Amino acid sequence: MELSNCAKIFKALSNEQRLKIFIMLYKNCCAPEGAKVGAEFRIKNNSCCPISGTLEKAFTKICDCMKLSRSTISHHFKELQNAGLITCEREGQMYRCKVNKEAIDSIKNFLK
Amino acid sequence: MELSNCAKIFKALSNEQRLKIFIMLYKNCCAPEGAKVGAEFRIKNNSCCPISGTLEKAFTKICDCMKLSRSTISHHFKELQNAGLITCEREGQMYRCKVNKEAIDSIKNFLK
DNA sequence: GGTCTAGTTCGAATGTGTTCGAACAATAAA
DNA sequence: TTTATTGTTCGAACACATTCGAACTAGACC
Repeated sequence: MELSNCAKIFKALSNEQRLKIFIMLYKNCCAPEGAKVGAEFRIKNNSCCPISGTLEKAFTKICDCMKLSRSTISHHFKELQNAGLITCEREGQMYRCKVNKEAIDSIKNFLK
Repeated sequence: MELSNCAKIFKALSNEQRLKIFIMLYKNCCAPEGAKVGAEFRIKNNSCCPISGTLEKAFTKICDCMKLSRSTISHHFKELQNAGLITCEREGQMYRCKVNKEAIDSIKNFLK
């Protein structure tokens, strides 16, 4: 993996609020079965992953547990997408969000 | 590991120049035997690790292969230290530098 | 059609990072 | 003791990030 790509991923995770968002997506979408999730990351209703590895209504859920304006959260989602860490798609009012495990793996492998 | 500590480490690695510096220290100090090092990271003279895991004259060597002023490089070293990624000590004119493997491991474990 | 909900885009304010050169301190070398 | 080397600290310039509210778009619902 390119050095610049790696720096891009690290930059996306360098902001605490954005890292929190990412962890929430990660823990709710892609964490292995039984992985513990800290209370502060617990999403209201705890409804998770009707489609395997994909979080439905991700944006709304994240908004529910962050004290940031929706425009700011939208911005952070864009940054995470931009770094290739997540993929989002809208279908009507449905906002689906998926964590790219390959991106995580490439960070891990980077400093092998 | 605390979320804020993690963000701190990611922030330290989010700048491409600083990441380059870190990789150079890492590859020359702590990379397992036989690990390949890209040509762009090769330090002049290639003299490495007289003391196991510690790079002597780290600052000078990094300066040799970066197109940045010394004050800027000094700043980047400080940031890496601040994030707990490296430890540096001076003894006379000798600048010794060591990569903290635990910091690396904690990143890897963070997204387990 | 009107209205609500969900998310985006824009502009602005404020904060943080990156980089440099100059001046400095401490050690080594002459 | 002067001079060179090594790295730090300071101030300034500039770039980039974070955050917000307001205005907007698109679909859902009445």
